[in-house]
Amino acid sequence: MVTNTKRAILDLAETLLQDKGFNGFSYAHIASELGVKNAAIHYHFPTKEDLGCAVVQRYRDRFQLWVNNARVKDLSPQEKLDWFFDIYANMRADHGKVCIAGALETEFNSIPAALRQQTESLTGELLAWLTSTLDEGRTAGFFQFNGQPADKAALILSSVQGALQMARALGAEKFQAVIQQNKQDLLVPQQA
Amino acid sequence: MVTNTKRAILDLAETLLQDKGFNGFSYAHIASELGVKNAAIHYHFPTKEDLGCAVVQRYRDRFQLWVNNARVKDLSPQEKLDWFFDIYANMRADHGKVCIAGALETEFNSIPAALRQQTESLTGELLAWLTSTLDEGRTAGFFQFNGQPADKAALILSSVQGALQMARALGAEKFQAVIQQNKQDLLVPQQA
DNA sequence: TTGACAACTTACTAACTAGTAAGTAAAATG
DNA sequence: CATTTTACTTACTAGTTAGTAAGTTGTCAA
Repeated sequence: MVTNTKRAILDLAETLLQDKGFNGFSYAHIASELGVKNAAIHYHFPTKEDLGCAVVQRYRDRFQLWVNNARVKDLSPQEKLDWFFDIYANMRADHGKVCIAGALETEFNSIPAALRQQTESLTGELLAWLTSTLDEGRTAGFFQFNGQPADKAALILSSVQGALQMARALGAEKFQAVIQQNKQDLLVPQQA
Repeated sequence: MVTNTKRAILDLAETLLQDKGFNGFSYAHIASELGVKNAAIHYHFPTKEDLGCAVVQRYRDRFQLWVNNARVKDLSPQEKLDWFFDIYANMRADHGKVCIAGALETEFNSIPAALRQQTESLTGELLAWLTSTLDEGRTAGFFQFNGQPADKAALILSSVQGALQMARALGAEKFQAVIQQNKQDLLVPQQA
């Protein structure tokens, strides 16, 4: 059973992580915003490492739940990709959040070991799903690209991750440009 | 005239920024590593904001110097792009550093205002050069891609930025995969 | 030789950091 | 009804943070 406070802490920590990075927020920030004392956070998450891991674990669970849900599973490859891009578009729209994976990878060498492990798992899972979606789509003739699906997936994932970051400096149009270009680069030419 | 200490501070701050992020290092880290007191750093860079700005400014100057140098200017578009990719490959090889722009964009909402401005300028300059290189290469028939050069440039830049981050979680092969895929996606087909 | 300046060190501070130990009030349990 | 457990608060600590004021030393120019 997850209490209201515990969920509120996770929600806010996730937002802060995507807004300011893992080293950019403190227990004091969370406590004052939620109107509790910082020992209350330590009660639910003894260390900041625990809190960070719980945030990423919940994010991973949410992604797997969606991916295995019929609402996504039964989509066409193009619709699946659109759904995936929309996740990132919603982050951009929500106060310019960036991808959790990208944020943690940037701070990789200054975060606790268990959180690094969570980051690896998350990134691996995102990449695996994207790889199989691209593979499926190319086999079915909806996408066209050279090389391995895993490599194309790495390009697309790293570009949307990077695009959310770039949009902070240069504006949301740059994010849209990257999405559009990714789609265009997958287009099957209408005739030779 | 730049003293040895001042340059050493800038060098180390740049390394730390690319390794741990702006919020991931302190004046004390730099001081102890260089064998000076932390007031020595404040002497050269009164605030951390000043230090961060100086690091990015020097990085920007270095990039403009190279870009306007004949050694790069006289290269073919493909060679220019290879040179650009090599900058990032060298970062990856150098203890898995990430791009300064990406690191600062991730922490964008928890860094000082002047540093945000520097980040904007840097990203804009990288993107402008890449855009004109892609434009030149397509016009000359060396590259092939759909859409605007600026959009393709945004995709490529955000992907290499993201790839350096992803490589921390999933290994250097992922970085190489993104570079290879980017090159392949620009390839002019040998025959229709 | 003197004086100014550059490049520091010594010694400090106020604010913030994650984390802890002990106490409390209310709810669940037996 | 008694007791245990949950979900906190109060009150604290040791360490770290960026930043400062005042003093020291060596170099260089007049």
